[in-house]
Amino acid sequence: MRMYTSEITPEMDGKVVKLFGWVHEVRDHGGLIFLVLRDREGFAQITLPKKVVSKEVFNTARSLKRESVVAVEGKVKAEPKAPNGFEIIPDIITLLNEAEAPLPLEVTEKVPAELDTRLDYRFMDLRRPKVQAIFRIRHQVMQSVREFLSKEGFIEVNTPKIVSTATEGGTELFPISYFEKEAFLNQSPQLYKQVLMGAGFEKVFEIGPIFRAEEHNTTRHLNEAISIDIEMSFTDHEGVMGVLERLIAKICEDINQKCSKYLDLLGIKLEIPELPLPRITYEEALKMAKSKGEEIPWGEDLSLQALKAIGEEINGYYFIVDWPTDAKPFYVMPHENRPEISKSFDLMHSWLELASGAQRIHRYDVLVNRIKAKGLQPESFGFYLDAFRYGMPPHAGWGLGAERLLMSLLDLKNIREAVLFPRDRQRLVP
RNA sequence: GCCCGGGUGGUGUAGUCCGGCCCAACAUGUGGGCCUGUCGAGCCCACGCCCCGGGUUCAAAUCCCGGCCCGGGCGCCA
Repeated sequence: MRMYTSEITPEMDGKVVKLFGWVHEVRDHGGLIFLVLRDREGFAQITLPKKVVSKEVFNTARSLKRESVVAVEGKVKAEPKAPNGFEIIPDIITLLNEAEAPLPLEVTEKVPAELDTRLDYRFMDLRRPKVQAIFRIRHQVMQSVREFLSKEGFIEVNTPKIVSTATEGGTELFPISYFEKEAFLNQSPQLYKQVLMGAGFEKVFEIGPIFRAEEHNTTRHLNEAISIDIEMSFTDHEGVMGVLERLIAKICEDINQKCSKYLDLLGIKLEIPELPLPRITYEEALKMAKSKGEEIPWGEDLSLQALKAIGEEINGYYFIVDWPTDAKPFYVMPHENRPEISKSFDLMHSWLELASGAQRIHRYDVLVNRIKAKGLQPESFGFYLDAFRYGMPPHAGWGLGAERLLMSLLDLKNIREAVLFPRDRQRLVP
């Protein structure tokens, strides 16, 4: 029966096991060969003393090329000199598929490769345990999101990614052809999740792709990203901020608990944030930035420099709340006593924006006026606006960028590292 | 889109400032050889590279122009 390398222990001395995997390295000492087999769980040393193993097996091992796929059947031997305290003395080595040489990059990490080269040969790059660790953790993040939100009473939904109009203006969309009509790839599930509040679901979440046709060229933007979105009825911005901060804490706990092996591999120490997370207002943020020499006029978005200045002051996760109404999309709810600021928030990690959300306007006439005030056409929001005419509850929600969350958790320098096959301004393949 | 810095064996770098000592160096790799305890194995031999297109010059990896691509920063954006 097949076993993973991680399942073998020195106590299994004498037991016959079968391993499948890749030839990570072959160290040929003449009369003794060490073959390092790698599978998705780790490594195992296959040891071939010339006088012990068959001539055939010995010669096979000697001729193996790195990264070839093999099956190894042999006896476990407890051996203090071997990594992890055991080695396998093989009876059979089957070459399942030979790899070509030379390799497009080093899986062994002896020689570094640039991110661009790594992405060109991503399948090979992903074989590196450290790279795989990122995606094991990403998997756990998604698991935790689903588990946590489900427990909180949210149901998972899927909304269309091919849409007829822009969601909220602002960003550029990718046009596509939809039979005889023009259509776009959706930039956000915003309008649909709000409509689902009108449908009476009360609590929904979606994990899905969003597409932005912005020609940005940075280490923190993608043209295709995964957004974790929630929308919740009969609550306000404070209510959904609570959900968000509890989710972040839960993710950190789960990762610490279930992915310690991968965190160690990446050299990451994850601190579980204390709740509630700090909240600063937009106006306080302006002051903090100004005290560090970054002056931003009221009403404008915070520049990266300003955010970096603030990030130096506040460690870890925090909220910036009460953004100028005009700096946010048309659907955000203004404060009753000060309509120039809104019931909106961004979740930050140091200088990086991870999520943004708000209480939404739920009154039809107010919403139509806001759309007009933003210079948009109410007619192009027909299906959306209809939902507000026949009993739309008060509601709030947020969208959280999955890749940015990964960046903040794992201290990744480039957002592309958090995606298997990233899409950016230049990259459409692989 | 803008500004800066880059593009040299499969991979990662040195060399470019100040053209010739560069038929290009180092590491890793690949092929072969030696070697029974490696774990970045070691030692010996060999193989393999100047992004594309123009220009200047007796002479270009090196200088100039254009293009494409990459990195960092900015902008846009989340």
